[in-house]
Amino acid sequence: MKRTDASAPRLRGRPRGFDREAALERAMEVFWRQGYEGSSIADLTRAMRINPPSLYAAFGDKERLYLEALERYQQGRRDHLGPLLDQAPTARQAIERLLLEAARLYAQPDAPRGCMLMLSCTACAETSLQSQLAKRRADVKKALKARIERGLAASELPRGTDVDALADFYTTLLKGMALQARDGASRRSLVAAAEAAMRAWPARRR
Amino acid sequence: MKRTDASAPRLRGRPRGFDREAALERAMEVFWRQGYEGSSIADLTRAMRINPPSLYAAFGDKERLYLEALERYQQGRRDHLGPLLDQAPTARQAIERLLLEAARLYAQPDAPRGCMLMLSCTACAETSLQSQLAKRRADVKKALKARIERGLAASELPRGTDVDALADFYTTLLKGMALQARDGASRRSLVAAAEAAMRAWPARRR
DNA sequence: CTATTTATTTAGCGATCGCTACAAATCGCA
DNA sequence: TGCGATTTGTAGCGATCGCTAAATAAATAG
Repeated sequence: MKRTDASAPRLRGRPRGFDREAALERAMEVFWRQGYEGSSIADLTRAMRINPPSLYAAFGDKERLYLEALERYQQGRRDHLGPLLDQAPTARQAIERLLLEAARLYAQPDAPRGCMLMLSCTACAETSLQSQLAKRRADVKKALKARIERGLAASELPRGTDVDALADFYTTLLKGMALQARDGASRRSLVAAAEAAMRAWPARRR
Repeated sequence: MKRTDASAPRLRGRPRGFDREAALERAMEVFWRQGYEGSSIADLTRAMRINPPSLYAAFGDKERLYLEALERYQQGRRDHLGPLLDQAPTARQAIERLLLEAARLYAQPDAPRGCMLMLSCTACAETSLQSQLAKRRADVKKALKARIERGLAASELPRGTDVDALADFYTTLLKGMALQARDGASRRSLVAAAEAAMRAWPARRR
């Protein structure tokens, strides 16, 4: 029987001398702050505290490192925001809490401002990366749309509400908030924009 | 008396062999499509149909060429959207027309999608450029805020309306629309987002 | 021990980056 | 016709880009 135990694979050669997860975390922050094209291998290896060959051995190349860093970023966001969407009692409260939490996250003092996903490669020459990112951003809308549809099914919204347009609207606002944060907007001002956006929530038929 | 006539300065040396405005227009489109860092001098000279020395003689360096191209872009937008804001009968209609026109401009078929100003350098290593762009984007908010204040002075809005927050909200939406357009959103979907945002306009006290 | 495997450091590859020296070309003016 | 002024194309500068060959170090397997 072959050893497929994951806890102690006992690799053959010299063991890796750095913490892969910690290095990925540091790479994520560089990409988040400076974008894909703005981050050089030299920037990355300095932050990750490894030499180029170690980077390439562990992560492939710059694009794959970027995608893995982005995936790590998104995973953290999904773990945090997913339950927030699901567990809110109504669709309206779900969206509202999501926007308010985004306002907090985008203006956190100890992290790059704005959203790594939303602000990545918004105008860049790497067309393949650009389309991959557009797709991932589209997934955010899908999540919002699914939650709103649940609300519609529960009769929280007027019959015939254009759920797709509503999801598009709040996704648009999220993207705008990310850019506002990058431009230096305070959490307070992001919260105000989020609250204003909630006034656009469809009124219950009475 | 020195010659300071601008109409016929009659320069001494060999005359320029290309149309400076046309070259700037082409540079603008490259920057608009690919961003600052994503556009190389080789990309630019190819599009402008000139050689590097001509570029540097006529425009200074890459950053100054970029800023001049951006200024040209913004000038066109101001000439088009400024009257639209000023001449609308109410602040509400002014903002609504602005958003709808932005939806049209951001999804034009024969131009790069989205807004050159809003999508420039959203995550880049050039910090000086980044702060200059943030400032220019802040000017958009100022224009919106000024128009809304006019509406408030004309009693179109409830007394005590937070004009700054309202201007921030619609600026945020504009930024989001630019990003949505870059990600492939149709004009129709941008219009829907704009219309949803107008539902957040403060209701007249009754 | 030796052999094998993998990671590490050093050093530098070819390509491209933004930018410019240089000489030929083309203008106004004497 | 020559002279100074300015633009042109060519050709290439030093720096940095993403990435890797080569030698050494540190682990396991026999």
